[in-house]
Amino acid sequence: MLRSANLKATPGRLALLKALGAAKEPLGIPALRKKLGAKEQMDTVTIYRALEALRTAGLIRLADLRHGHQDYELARSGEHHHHLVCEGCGVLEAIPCPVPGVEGKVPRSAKGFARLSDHAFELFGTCNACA
Amino acid sequence: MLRSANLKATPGRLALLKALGAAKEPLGIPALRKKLGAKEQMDTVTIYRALEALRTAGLIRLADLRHGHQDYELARSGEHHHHLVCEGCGVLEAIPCPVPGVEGKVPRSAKGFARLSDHAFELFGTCNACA
DNA sequence: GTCTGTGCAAAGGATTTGCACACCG
DNA sequence: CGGTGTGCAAATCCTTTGCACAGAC
Repeated sequence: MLRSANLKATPGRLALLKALGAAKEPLGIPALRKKLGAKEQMDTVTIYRALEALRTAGLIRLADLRHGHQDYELARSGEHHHHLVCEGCGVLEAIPCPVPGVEGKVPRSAKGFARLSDHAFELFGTCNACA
Repeated sequence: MLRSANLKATPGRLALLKALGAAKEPLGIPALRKKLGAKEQMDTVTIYRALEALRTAGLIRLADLRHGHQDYELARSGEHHHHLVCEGCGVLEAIPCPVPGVEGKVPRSAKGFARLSDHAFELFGTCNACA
């Protein structure tokens, strides 16, 4: 998986992919560190750089849930979804992508772009508990 | 406009709304300060708080263009759009919202939410110049 | 006058950069 | 071995918080 993306298969990257694969929600850097085993711990800087490499390679996706930082999740093929976020408590709920086929398809109206690599779609509201 | 949102009409808030209204693109805090006239300058903290108040009131919207900070734009009624962002140089292009009617409508599949207040939708790719 | 809004100072996080060393292929 | 990846230290930037004062209604 890593090699096919021209990335070296280091223990740190493998641990990150494993952690993200086991997670049901997008994870931020602090959450990721907790998920890592004691022997898999790595420097925060390294995590930033590793995640950036994985993201550029298309293995993981970035999500801004307005939690004050970036969250990451595995780019599972065939399970393309997004999130509904409670502005009160931050609770998440997954939702299917409402725009099937956005992937890689530049909108007709966009004249100045050569290609697409990613997109973000999040809904923000109030959960039943906070309402 | 401000009063109907139960907000006091202070010169700072008026200046911010004016600046955002004159802008063609979402603006971040530094960009906003430049837009403000010499006599309209205000503390950065005040800008954060004012924008947060305006956002909560629904007068402005928040956009994460992955520029490392938040950008704001006027919530013009009837001109609901989003953005295509170049990951190389940051150039923007506006696109119409591909999901008409998302506003306030909780997806049928979302059981745990009472209401929606906002949503984000951005496309990321490479512009012709960067390609 | 009262309550909201602002300025100033400072703290708290998130993210980035430079450089030397370690390790994958 | 050669080039990529990692750790450590430090810097930068964005954003939030506390408190006293000023201004809108």
